[in-house]
Amino acid sequence: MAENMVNLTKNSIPESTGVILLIDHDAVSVASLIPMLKQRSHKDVMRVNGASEAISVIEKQKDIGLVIANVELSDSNYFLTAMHQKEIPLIPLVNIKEASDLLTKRACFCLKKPISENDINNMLQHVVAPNKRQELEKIKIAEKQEESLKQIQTFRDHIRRQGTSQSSLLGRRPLNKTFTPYEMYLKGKSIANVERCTNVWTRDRHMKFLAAISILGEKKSRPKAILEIMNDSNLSQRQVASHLQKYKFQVERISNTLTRNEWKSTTDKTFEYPSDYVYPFKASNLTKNFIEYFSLRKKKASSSSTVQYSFKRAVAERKDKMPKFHQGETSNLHSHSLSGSSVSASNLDAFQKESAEICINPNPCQPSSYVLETNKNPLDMNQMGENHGLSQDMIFSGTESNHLGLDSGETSHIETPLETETNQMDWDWFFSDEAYAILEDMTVSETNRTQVGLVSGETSSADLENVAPPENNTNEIGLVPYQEGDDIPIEDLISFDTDPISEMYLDAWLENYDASQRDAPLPASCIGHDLAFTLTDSIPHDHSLAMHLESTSTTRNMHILSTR
DNA sequence: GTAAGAATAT
DNA sequence: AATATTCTTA
Repeated sequence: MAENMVNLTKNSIPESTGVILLIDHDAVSVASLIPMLKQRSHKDVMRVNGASEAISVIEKQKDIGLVIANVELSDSNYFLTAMHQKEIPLIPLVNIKEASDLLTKRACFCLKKPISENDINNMLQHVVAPNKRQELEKIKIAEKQEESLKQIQTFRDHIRRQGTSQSSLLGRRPLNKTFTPYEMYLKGKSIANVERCTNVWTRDRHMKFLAAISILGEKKSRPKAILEIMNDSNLSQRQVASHLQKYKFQVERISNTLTRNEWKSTTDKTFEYPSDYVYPFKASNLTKNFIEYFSLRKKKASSSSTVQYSFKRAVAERKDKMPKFHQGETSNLHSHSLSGSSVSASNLDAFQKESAEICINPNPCQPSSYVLETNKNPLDMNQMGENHGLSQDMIFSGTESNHLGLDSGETSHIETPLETETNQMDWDWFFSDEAYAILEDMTVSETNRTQVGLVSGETSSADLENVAPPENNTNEIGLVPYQEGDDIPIEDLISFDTDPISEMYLDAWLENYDASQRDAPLPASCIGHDLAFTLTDSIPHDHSLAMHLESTSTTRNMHILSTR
């Protein structure tokens, strides 16, 4: 008998669960089984030919942890009796046709020939880690669903990932859940603590970082220059470099997401961009940075007078590096009313061409100056009914004066020259408390559903709704609240910042799809394409999100780009 | 020698 | 995952 006992594993890890005893007279199946067992279980494997040998081995060897038995039918009764007193897991190894053998009744798991590696895995998980059984079942189910479920899962994961990464990239806090006031309190407390103690890149630091990048542009955004603008003595150049490295990775990831179908990479690393596609990164990035910065500044100023922001001066000293603000002739936002119509371009072709130009470099590192610099085409609001996504852009329109200023009144004004030379701009004023007060006021009124637009004319923001465009040349800074169903900047869509409900409903929708249409795979046309989800109604009261393939110029309510 | 970027370590 | 450190390169 000893000669039949084969210890096949030399480097196996001995465990308290003991060795595996394999009873099988079929040399062929043994040859394939033993290596699999050895590899997967990391246990010694003994092999005997028949039931009688096995029993004597079991009597002598104490540490048998598992018996895999292929015994003759005539022996099975005898063998079972002998095994009866032992508490050793028994796996019958049977041919498919004789699967109803007695042995199988005692067994918790049954191996059927021919045996695959998967069978071994499953068996080991059942026997060695039976608590993982449920998980295993799930996996098996998922495997059967193949592409459709995988697709959904990847997609869902992707959305989840983006929920944080996107918003943090843009310096926002993701609002994907609602919290009770107490939870909010705890959250705020912990965040505050974290930021004070451990976190180097606090929110306001990151905002300054983003602002610096907005100012410098992608190419000039080097750690040293960024730090100079940030003027933060608590930061080292290395730290900025590290953060920049991370930021660039994030940007690249987003870029890859957007690239998939509609962006064509060319050799010179520029991108062609379909003219009817809405450029996702708007000048509002810059605007947002400013506003964020301003509100932070306000908070700091009110809470502790010791913290001084030197950003203002640093920027002022770098007037020449500020982005150039070009402007359209008669652009205004008056017909971009609050009742849903969007800004249109009278010269559609020109605008579309420009859109393509704008999008040459789809990089959030440098959205602002591109948009602003190319935003010089004559626009008017005569054409209604067509969305061009322009509403999210910062629009500067013409005036005779050569300085940037705000009038504090019922509404605010910014007067800009037709071609703003940065060195002529009154940046000091722009960063003054007065300007801040105005901006801050605006942000308070509409929180995160607003964009800042600069409109020409002297209308008040209330007038934006219905008043005819004025004839004079002064410019006005006004708020353009998001309208339900309006085009929304891509960054908002991805992080669902603007509408926390959307994510919930999307999730519910996906769950629903998962459960009820498990057998219905995604349309083949969807797989491998970007998916666009459009709310059937402006507000998803039910779970009926319609799914559209590909983002088109007509479906722009909600673009959710999936990776795969 | 400095600065930046990539890669790696914590 | 975020940040720091080390290694390379210019």
